[in-house]
Amino acid sequence: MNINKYRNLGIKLTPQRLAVLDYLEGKKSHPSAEDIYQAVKKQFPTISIATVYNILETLKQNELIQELRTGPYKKRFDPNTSWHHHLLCTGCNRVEDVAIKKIPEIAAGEGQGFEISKVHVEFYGLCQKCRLKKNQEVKR
Amino acid sequence: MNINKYRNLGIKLTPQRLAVLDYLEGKKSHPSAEDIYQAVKKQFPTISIATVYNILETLKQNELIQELRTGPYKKRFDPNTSWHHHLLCTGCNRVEDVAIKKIPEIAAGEGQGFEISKVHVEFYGLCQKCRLKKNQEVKR
DNA sequence: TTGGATGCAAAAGATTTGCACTCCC
DNA sequence: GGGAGTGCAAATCTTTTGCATCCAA
Repeated sequence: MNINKYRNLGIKLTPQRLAVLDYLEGKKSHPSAEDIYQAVKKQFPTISIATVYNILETLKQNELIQELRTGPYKKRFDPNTSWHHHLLCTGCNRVEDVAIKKIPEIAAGEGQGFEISKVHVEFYGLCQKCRLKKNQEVKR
Repeated sequence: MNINKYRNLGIKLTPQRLAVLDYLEGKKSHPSAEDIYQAVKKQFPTISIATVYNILETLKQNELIQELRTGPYKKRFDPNTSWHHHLLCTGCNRVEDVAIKKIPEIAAGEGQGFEISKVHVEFYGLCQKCRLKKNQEVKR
């Protein structure tokens, strides 16, 4: 972990925040608040889940992470704030990053006065693992 | 309401189910379970929210409605089960249907073994109403 | 008649809130 | 030193579950 890297983010640096930032750094697994809480608790046994939510909210406000509202029933957080999209497995709820060929556009006359700031594409399907599992069930 | 229309849906028809179907018929507002509950309660004061959830789950299983997991914190239901996408207002959480120019595709070599069954595009932005409101706040 | 549907209440899960205490800038 | 951040507990909100009763087919 490198504190200096986080110096100029515009947020007050606390040990808890550093721990969350450090945990998320480069993570590709789109962890939930609970996942993050469990991980950070190893370093800070007294940290509370409310603090984790506070921190995640702050990081989101400062565009250091993205919040995904996809998949079943909880928020998930993504340290990759660059423009990207997701593959969602309907079998195991895995979320994977994915690149697309071309940014989708709204059809002519359909914008309804919206000022679009972000486009997010979700591909729903079955991951390889779940597909194999399903095939085995069918054969059985 | 036309009971006959619903005759061959493959589900047992109860008055509560008919009321929910009837309420959703043609709705473009993507109501939540609570919205539906409040509306149907006018006709069936004794209906319970659990029953509403049961019914919505059944309708979803039978592909009579779609469930959206988008926007802030609750499920929303859409009687339009055809292929479409959404505009999401980050100001007021309004959800509007929208058509797109071209179905997005995954970039070469990015599929990761997923078998894609559905693509959903979310356009985040501010609706006209919220944009005006924001402008007024800035000027003030 | 009978299995699935309903209604109620309680439980569960995720997130938020209020508030006193702490500590980073 | 002061204001923002933290920890704790309780509250809230949405959804699910268990179970006795009911009713559509």
